Amino acid sequence: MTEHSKVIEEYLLTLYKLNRAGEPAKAVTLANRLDTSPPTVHATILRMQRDGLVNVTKTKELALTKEGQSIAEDIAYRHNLSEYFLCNTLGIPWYEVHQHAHLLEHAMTPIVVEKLAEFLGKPEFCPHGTPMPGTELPENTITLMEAQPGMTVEVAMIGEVLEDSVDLMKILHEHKLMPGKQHKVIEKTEVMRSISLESKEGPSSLPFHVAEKIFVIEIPKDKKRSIQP
Amino acid sequence: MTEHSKVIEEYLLTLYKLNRAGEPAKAVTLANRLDTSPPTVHATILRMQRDGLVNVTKTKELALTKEGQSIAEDIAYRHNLSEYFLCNTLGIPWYEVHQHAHLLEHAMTPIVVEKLAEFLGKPEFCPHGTPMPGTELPENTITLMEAQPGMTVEVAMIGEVLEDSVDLMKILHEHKLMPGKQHKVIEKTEVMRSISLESKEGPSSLPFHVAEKIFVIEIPKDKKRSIQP
DNA sequence: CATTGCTGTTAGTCTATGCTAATTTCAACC
DNA sequence: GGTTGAAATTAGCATAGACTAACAGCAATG
Repeated sequence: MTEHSKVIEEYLLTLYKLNRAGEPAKAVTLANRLDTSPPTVHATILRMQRDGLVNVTKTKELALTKEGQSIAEDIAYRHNLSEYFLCNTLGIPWYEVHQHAHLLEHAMTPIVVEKLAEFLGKPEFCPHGTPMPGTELPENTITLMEAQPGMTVEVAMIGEVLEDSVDLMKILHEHKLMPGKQHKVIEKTEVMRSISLESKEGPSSLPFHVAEKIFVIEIPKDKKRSIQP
Repeated sequence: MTEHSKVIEEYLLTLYKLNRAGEPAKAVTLANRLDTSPPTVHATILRMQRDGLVNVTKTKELALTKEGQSIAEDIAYRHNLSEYFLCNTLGIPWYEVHQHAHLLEHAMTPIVVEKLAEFLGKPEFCPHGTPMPGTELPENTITLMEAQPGMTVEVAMIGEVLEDSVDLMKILHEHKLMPGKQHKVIEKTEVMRSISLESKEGPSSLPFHVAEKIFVIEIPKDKKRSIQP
């Protein structure tokens, strides 16, 4: 498992996240996510193939090799661990940690990772609720899009795609749309293509495309804490 | 103050350290310290000149510009802060932290630096005793080479050049040649080109070229703690 | 003064990353 | 079946970093 450049690590991590989100991993997608031109992505993928990190299927899907997968998991772990540290130890707001972790994740030696994990008490989720590689969300997790009006749900995870926009994250923060908080689904209006919610903090509404990326768990009526997590 | 590559940051930091150590900053020195070929160093220095980071004097000395200096200090601070964190928070041995900090120093955003410094209580020295930029060693600091037989001294700082060799650092550690520890100078033998010391931990001897890089403070007889820091 | 030897420079290459413009592929749609 | 449009590729270039080989500059030394 040789060391790879920051760029390669980014590609690996992005492929890993696409996989986990169940999205098809194509070159275009990488180009969009990484804000890079298609030719550059193409050339980089060739190098990654050469180095045994990915395979390209007949349908042009990108699949991580065993080694690519294992490196990607390592990076994801370093990323999540960094976020946890920045948030819980240094007190940087949870909606801002992503960008800082983005740099740190490529600069941690195995020893630092190990010691930091011990120091933090081996956390299993990052501040956005993303499980560390090896850990899973509860079985009954659904997206906010799938939640029905009337349900009370608890936020489990803010999809990683959303983390890229600090502005959006800040709004989620203001509406207390963060892991652990409970919200009641009021209604889903097709016309507005948005969902309205209500929590202790007041009402909020979310466009469908955002609701799709927020993962929640239904809270049975009797366990509900009168809307105040 | 634009962002610069890891490579440029390394060059800046090395120049800064040479300055502080009072050593002439020439291209060859950089080539040795950075383990890079002279032509590469040459080309890189041209880019740094172009970008207003260094000036080259008629005698081929490299001088940091205002901006270069300020960036270098910033990197040095991040480096020392990282070392302090790795050592005091994560418990990584002081003689090993340098290499890990070497990566982290290039991956910290200003906010992370600020929050980390607060968390650590704004330390003024790294685990090797190197003062943060802006802080100085006590006036009466001398090198171990300058210490006379009979003197009892307290280690103040292990010169940064020595940090590069983990093996050497480990030996210093075994002999308790670390900041805060007291040692008595027994003798300096020209023939062996080494200094013999004695501490609570027992006797040790150091070659001149190492002793030159260890900074100490003389402890007046009456303040001596019967050799046991 | 001429030679030795270190330092600095040039020349010539290479890889990793990037980009734009242009072209090819291919599946989906008319 | 042919057209269209997105996705992939190719061509052509640029910059940062890095290397080896070769050469130039200059000071110290014999």
